[in-house]
Order: sequence, then C-alpha cells, then structure tokens
Amino acid sequence: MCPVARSLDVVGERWTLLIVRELLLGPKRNKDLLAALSAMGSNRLAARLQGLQDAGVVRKRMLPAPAEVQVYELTEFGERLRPVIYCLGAWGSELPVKDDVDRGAARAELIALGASAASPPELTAELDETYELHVGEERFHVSARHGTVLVRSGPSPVVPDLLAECDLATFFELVTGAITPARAAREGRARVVGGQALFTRAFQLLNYKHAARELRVVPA
Amino acid sequence: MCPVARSLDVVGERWTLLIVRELLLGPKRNKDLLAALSAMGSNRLAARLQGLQDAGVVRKRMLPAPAEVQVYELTEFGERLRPVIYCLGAWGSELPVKDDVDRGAARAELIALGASAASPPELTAELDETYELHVGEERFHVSARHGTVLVRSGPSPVVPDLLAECDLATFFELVTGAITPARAAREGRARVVGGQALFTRAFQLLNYKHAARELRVVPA
DNA sequence: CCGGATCCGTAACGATACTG
DNA sequence: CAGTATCGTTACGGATCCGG
Repeated sequence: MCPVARSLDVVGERWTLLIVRELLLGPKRNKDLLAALSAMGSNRLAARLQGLQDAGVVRKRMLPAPAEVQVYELTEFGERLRPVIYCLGAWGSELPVKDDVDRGAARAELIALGASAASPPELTAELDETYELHVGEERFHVSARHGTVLVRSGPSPVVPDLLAECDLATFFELVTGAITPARAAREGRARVVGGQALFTRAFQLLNYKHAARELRVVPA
Repeated sequence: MCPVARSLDVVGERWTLLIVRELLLGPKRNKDLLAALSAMGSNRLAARLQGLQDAGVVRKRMLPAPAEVQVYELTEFGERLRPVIYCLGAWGSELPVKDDVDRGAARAELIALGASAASPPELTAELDETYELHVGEERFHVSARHGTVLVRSGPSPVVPDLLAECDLATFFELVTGAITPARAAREGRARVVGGQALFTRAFQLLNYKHAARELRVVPA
C-alpha cells in the first residue's frame, strides 16, 4: 500500500484532520474540542481520539498541579502533520465561501493559523517576539522564534511583547490588508499595548494574501 | 468556516484524495481508476468524479482522433492539490506497513511519485531529461524539466533518454538505496538502455530516503 | 460539571446486477 | 465500457445516561 493510502487510513476519516488542526493550536480539553467541532457527536470524538492515540498521533496528558485536568495534545509525530494542514488550508483558501454560516463559525485563531503558514521567511529569521491577540471572545497568541511563527490558543504563557485587541471584522481587514495596522489603531478600531511598530509587524507575519497563494513543498 | 474545513468539504470524503493521487500520474479512464482503487464501488467512483467536477478539481475530456475515449484529468486547480498529496505521502512513509496485502497492492509508480516529491533541488535545477521505466507489468515515465520532477503513468510521449526495466523488488531496493543502480545493472537485475550515467541519475531523483523525511512547506 | 459509553434512526458505503 | 439501480451493512449525528 502506498504512503498516501497509509496516511489516509489514519487521518482520512471524517473529522480527524479537523481535530489535528485544532490541536495544532495547542493542547485542548475534550469539551473545547467538542465546542470547536460543534456538529460532531461526543461519541465520535471519543472514538477518533482513541484512534489517534493508537496511531501515536495524539497523547492524553494530565495538566500539572493546580489545573489537574486532562488534555489532548499532538505527539511529535502528530505535529508533523502541520504541513498537511497548511497545504490544505492554502488550497482551501481559493475555494468559494459559503455565506450561510460563514461569519457565525469564523474563528480568528484559525485564520491566523493559516496566515502564519506563509509568513515571509526573510521577516521571521531573526525575530524573537510574542504577540497576544484578543479578537471578540477569542484569545490567542503568536510567537515568532527560530524562524517559525506559531499560533496557539489562549493567553501567552510568557509576558507578551504586544497585546492587541479588536473585533472579528477588523481582524479580517487587518489580515487581508484591507486596513493597515496603523490606521486601525488610529481610528480606535484596535487597542494596542506595546507599540505601533510591533503591531505592524504582527500583521506582516499574519498576511492572508500570502497564505492564499500556493505553498511550495521542499525537501527539508 | 476555515479554509481547511472548506478543503475537506471537497476532498475530505473517503477515496477522494486517492482519486486525486491517481490523476497526478496523468489522465485516466474510468476503468483504470476502478482497477487502481479496487475496493471502491463503481457507483461511488462515479459519484466522487461528479463531485470533483462540480468543484472544478477534475475535468472530463475526450482524447483526440484515433483514441476517442474519455478520460478524467485534473484541472489547474486540482493540480494544486499536489503539495497536499506530497505532504501526506511524506508523513505516511513513517507509518508502519501492514504486511498483509503490502506487496500485492504495491505499485512502483506510486513509490516513484512519492520519491519525486523530494528530489534534491540542486540536481533538478538544470536537468531536461526523460526516463521510461518498466517495473513488472507497470510502465511509467519520469521527466525532469524546469527544476521539477514529474512521474506519469504509461510510456513516455517523447523518445526517452533512458529506458530501464526491472522487477518490483529491485525497484524497491534501488529507490531505498539498498542497491546501487550500477550494481543492479551489473548483476543483471536491471536492463538499461541509454547509459549507466542516466540510470544512476534517475535514482538520485527517486530517492526514497529523502521522501521519508519531513517535507517543508514554504511560501511560493 | 465533565469525560465518554450506550442506544437509535438516518445517511453513506461496498458489492453486485443491470442498462445504454 | 461508462454509468445507474438495488440491497444489506457500516458509519454517522443526536440524545441520553453513567462514573468520577
């Protein structure tokens, strides 16, 4: 059997890659996964998570001391699915958007995840910064280190260099370049702590125009 | 809805990405697709092909004059799924092989397709060559042009620079580096027309050790 | 309250037979 | 040989129910 078919045996069933996408944003609890994948039955989610654990893609872990809740997280092997998700996202960004539930189900952190896949390498090379973003009810952070840009759910575990807050519509415009960070801040559509320069750079890294283009796959 | 979910709406159902993988090897007839995906019912195949045409991924075409048979082929948009398949193949190559049906269902052209994804760019840059390979009953050809390596089913439409013939086991060893092309030819395990140098280069391009490593996704 | 196992009606599936 | 129709089986989503 060919490698592609073997992959699809593990991650080809319905919902599976969406679970992986969710876990690329960091460890998640069962209820958070259910909330993010609201059309999925809780029994299916349990079955998928079990299958992913059996395949060594996902691991169940107990959060330390004060939290003491169990979370699911990607193993190193599962983390290597990141290029697959990035490629699918780049391809899907060319697909027409079905307007019915679009804005209702849209999540800024997923947009940021897709945009981060194509952050210009010449910008990220020497960067070591963390930005925390509050978009509507969502909180996530973006860390640029060692030439890669990672988007994760929740507040930053370290004190961020930048904290920015806006609504979802403004976030869309920022990410698509319809509005500049400078103007969004000036017009009061974004609240920024940490300086205009960092705010501008954050959305150079999260530029959706780049993500919409074809991503190239090269030997590591 | 996020781009990943939109992609999976189109290509996330069972068999769909395997159809795309098949068509990456060139246009195929209905019966050839059925033969390659033997566990798939003919009704499902028809349904999937219809869905892919509706989504603009696949196109039905009538082959010109003497042939006059209809084939399915990828559109330009569908061709852009190539990175997705390559990433899945690279990831799946780390997965354990189920021995039950392994050798029975193994196809050299699929191995070649996966290997071609990671051909060393420094080798392919200035190349303009075509190799035709006969492995068991399979015939396919590899063309290296404009810095990219393409694997396609069937004999080469142009006179190839190299023609090589071997059995599947030898092909495996060649592609994994277990045997050198020089030795395979010397020991009579491969029949080569076109020169030893080209034969050696062909399997530098189709080196599975490269494909097994992580592929990187970079902005185009 | 949360993880996740069980039950049930519906939709998708694989195999096969059939039609143009 | 491409594509459709039928049928028994499996996978699914939603709701409900238990154990911690």
